[in-house]
Amino acid sequence: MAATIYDVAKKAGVGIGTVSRAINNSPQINPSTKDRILGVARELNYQPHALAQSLARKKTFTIASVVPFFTNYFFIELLRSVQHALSRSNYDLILYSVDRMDRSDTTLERVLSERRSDGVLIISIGLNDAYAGKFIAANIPVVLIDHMHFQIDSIAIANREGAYSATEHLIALGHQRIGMIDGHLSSYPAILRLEGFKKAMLEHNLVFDDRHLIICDAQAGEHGFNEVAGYLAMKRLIAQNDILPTALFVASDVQALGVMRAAKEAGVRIPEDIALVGFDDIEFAKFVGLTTMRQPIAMMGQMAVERLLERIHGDQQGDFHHKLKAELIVRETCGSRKGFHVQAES
Amino acid sequence: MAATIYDVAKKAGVGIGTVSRAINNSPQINPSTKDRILGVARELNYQPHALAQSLARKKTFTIASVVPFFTNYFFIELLRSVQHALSRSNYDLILYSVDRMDRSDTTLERVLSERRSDGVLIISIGLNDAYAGKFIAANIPVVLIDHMHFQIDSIAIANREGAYSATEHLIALGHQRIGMIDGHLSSYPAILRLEGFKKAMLEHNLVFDDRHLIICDAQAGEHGFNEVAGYLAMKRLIAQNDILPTALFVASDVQALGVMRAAKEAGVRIPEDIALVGFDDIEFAKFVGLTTMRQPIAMMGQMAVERLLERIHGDQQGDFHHKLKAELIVRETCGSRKGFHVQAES
DNA sequence: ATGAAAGCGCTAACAG
DNA sequence: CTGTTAGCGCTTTCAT
Repeated sequence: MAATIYDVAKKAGVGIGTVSRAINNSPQINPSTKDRILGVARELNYQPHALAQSLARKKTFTIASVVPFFTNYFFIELLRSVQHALSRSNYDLILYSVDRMDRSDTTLERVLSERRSDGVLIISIGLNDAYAGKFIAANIPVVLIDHMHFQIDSIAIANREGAYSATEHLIALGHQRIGMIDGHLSSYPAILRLEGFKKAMLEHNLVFDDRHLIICDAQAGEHGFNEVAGYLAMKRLIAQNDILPTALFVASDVQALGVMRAAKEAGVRIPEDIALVGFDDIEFAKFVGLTTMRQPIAMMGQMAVERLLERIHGDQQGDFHHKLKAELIVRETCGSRKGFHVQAES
Repeated sequence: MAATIYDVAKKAGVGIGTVSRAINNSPQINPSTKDRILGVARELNYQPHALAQSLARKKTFTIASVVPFFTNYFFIELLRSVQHALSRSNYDLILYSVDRMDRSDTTLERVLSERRSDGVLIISIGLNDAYAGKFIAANIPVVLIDHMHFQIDSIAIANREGAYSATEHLIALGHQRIGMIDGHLSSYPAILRLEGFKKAMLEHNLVFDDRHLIICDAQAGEHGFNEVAGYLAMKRLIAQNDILPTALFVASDVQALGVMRAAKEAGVRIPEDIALVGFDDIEFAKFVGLTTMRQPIAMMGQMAVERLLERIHGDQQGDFHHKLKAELIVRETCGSRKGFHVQAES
């Protein structure tokens, strides 16, 4: 068995309280006895038992993350940044996965009841009022990433505005017949991105053909934010239209990857036949030259962690709903449509 | 505050021991009092405190995973399958990240000392004898994924054989001037894949130009298994050779993605000018039509979890070093080189 | 079958 | 400054 605090105390000839003070460097201890105790502790290779500490302190030094595992690379990059931000603290990260979007309740219930964590990060998952209330009642800090709830801290992207910018970019390039491929509308970002798209079209006096808007199916508890859904959507778009849009706003990069694959198969050239702008700027977007709206993913993860830790330490009060702006990253999938541009302005 | 076992006991008019028996459905309890207690527990919304249970039982019901966060999508897909396999048990997953391959020790030390977990999964990270010994001494089950140690259970891919098959595929297609792009040789799989490549070349009486073998640099604690490293390697290959190989075995898919990008920039066509076979079969390989060696990643994660749980439950004894075979997945990056094939056989 | 009591390993309040 | 003691919330003998 590993050494306990009693072993150290006995061998150092002191009480366990003093050992506790020594290892937690309390000020109320004689430096010399502290040194001696620390020496003995090292000899015995003593390591405090994290769980026992947690129980006594009523503080676990772990934070829980609830993630939809793993339908979209967006989550992963977020998780990476969370882990990175956390690595500078001494908090551990425990992962609660939800396998189906429509069954996040059981996972949240588990997080709540196990009480293994001092705070929780909920990624891309909606929180209903009931659960928001439970977390508040249990007095456990939560920050939502990529989602919102009026009573809970959150950090998200300005989806509507981002979609607006993406669409506007296409319009500025001279496109008039613009379509969109979106995730399922059970997804909060999907709704907002559609709104932004419509708003941009409207404000520029452009109408769009309903058949040029494809909403991916939600299945198996997902929201259609994956490559295959994008692929299927593009095939549908091509099949059901004799006249295709000249440009497409795709609600996520992974979907855009699928769109590109379907386009290639169908002999539809990008950007010559159809210009494409995605959303997210996942790592692979760069590799395929996808023009997209960049979410500052690393920043989101970091800010979320910082805010959560502040909350845990009781430093912050008041609601915090941070909205980060997406940034247009121009690469190759829109080509350069100067001709169209001029034409549009004439 | 949440209800404790004392609250339930008092309200039900029994001792805490009896409550404990009720919720842990011990056989030594009168069914009717059990029902009554369970009723009260529900009323009070009582949930046992996981940490207190852990401390008393000397069992945490969590497993630790040590992952190199996150230089390669391979890890992520592995983690996903681990999480999936675990979701059917009642174990939680805690994530210990190692940010630099060369500093995994501090992370392992932490895993060891915190004693938060009943078992640990170490992914793509080498374990030296000292740490292997520590885990054994601490009597905590470990399974290594994508690595080996003679004293520790492991599950890995047959890297040498996989590389051999990949190379052989190229040879069968008629290629003779074959190069390789590998990760840094501080990586265990990188070494084995190189061996497999050389073996295949040797056995088919093919010599390869040293300048056609590019070893990616290891930097920032990585092993060069990333897109940028592949990109750089390909640029180097092109720059330092007036006569390029006609085929390339790339040690990982992410690197192959970089290779493809560099090739495109340089006007080198794939597969026309250079055929490509990768390794891993990450999700994106399919999307870009990359011919590659498929690692049964999901299977590896699942088997690792199963084995670890068995170990934890004390069911299994004896060493377990499982090697899974990689499978050739033919897609488009090798074209079809019938002409070459015939020529080679003539 | 059930209650009482002794831990699990540690922290923190309380005396000195 | 330091030792003692009472928890933290639960499991598990040990009696009864």
